[in-house]
Amino acid sequence: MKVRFAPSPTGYLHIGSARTALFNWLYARHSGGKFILRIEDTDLERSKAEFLDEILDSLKWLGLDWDTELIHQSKRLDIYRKYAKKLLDEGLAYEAEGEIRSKDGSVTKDSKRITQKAVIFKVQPGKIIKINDLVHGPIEINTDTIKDQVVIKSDGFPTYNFACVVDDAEMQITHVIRGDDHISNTPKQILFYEALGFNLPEFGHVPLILGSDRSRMSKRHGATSIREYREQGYLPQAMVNFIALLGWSPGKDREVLPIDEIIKEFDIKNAKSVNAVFDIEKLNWMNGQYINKFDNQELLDLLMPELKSRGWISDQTNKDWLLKVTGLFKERARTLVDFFDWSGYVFTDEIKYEEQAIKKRIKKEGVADILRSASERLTALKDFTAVSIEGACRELADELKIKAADIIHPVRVAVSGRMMGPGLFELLEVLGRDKVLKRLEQVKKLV
RNA sequence: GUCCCCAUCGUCCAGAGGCCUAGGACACGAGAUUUUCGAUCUCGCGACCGGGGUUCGAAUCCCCGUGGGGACGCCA
Repeated sequence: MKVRFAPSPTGYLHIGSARTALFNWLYARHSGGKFILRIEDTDLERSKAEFLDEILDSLKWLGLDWDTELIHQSKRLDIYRKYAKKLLDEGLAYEAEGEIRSKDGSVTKDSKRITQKAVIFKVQPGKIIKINDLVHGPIEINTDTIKDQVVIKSDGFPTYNFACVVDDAEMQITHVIRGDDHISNTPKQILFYEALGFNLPEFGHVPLILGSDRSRMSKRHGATSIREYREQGYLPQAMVNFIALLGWSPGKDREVLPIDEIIKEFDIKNAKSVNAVFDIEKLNWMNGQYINKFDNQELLDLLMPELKSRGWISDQTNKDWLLKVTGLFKERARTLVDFFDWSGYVFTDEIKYEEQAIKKRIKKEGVADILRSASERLTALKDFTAVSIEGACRELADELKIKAADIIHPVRVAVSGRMMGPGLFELLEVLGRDKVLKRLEQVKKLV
């Protein structure tokens, strides 16, 4: 059993391609087969080394490891030409004057790229091609609807369909799993398999991932590349779990499950045949689930590089303290970026006071007095721990005959500038007495 | 236009003829927690596209319609 993922390095790894890669990988890991990576770089103009690096990085980040060295189609031109010649010799193909087509459809004949006549495969009309698709079941196509197929372009490079067939056959790929958008390529490829005398692999076409308006997911729907999600603070584990659930299900209403479990349960035959809309809200939830599952140390390890590069911490920063901070924000964060957006005031003294927060919690009758009293109590405290802070606050509330919340809310705004955040007593402990007192003093200017 | 694929809550999935007065999750709404909420807990809202068959019985099988998507490059 051998499958492959065959990206062309003409762009970043799209979320849809990532899912195709994942399904191939899962199927291979599930059945103990091989997962091959083949680079389809036969488009001279658009293929770029930087894109290849990007794709490889994304695959590694997702944890999709491949089993052999990379295969580059651009290094196998002789092989494709050999098979093209065979078609020519057997009278199954003919040659045609060179031409180059641009994207807009216009034809140019005088291009430097034209190095030879194109080789074109003759399609016999009136034949029915039958596919027994792993996910769709039987599909039939009449060759009347298929035009003659270019095999070798005028620049000497093979076309996608031809190179794909030659490689899949030579590499003995047993299962070709790819996106639904390739269904119409499959009968063309089968014609090549037959003409070249190759054995047919199994085909499985997985549905597409759609944007919220049900059209193919593209930039206007938001982030489409794996890299972007990585940058936005999503975890690879969550990403893989979420993508796997787009068009497949482990059954028994299970959703959040470790990769081992997914591998164990995965079967391409259980993939759905219907397109799936990508729902960022659910991804957010899933990512939050994974963030919460990490213990503070694991999460801190992920946060560390960014904390350092922001200059928020140094090598001298106390580890236990960092662990506490991490734990404080973990529960609410849905992405790693949330953590940075929400915790800045813990690491620096720059506080962005939210207008609403000041209006609602600070510029109120009596707040100045409450803050002053709170400040006194906190100054007098022997230990500055969450427990003792809570005790002092509640005691003060009793004495002033107000609710504890009337102290808690303004203090939270005073130290963080925000209405929402971690539990106040733990937060104050983590901030430390000096910072807390300073900020209580500082906020008076805003009253 | 031609060909192909698809059709269960707003979204993702469960459902392989009786287990379905259709189940779970996200989102949404309400309540709780009186230390906030973007956290947590509880409850609620909400779907088998339409029409014909087949069958004792259909979300499940067949046909037609409708709707959505994809492909029709010397791109991959």
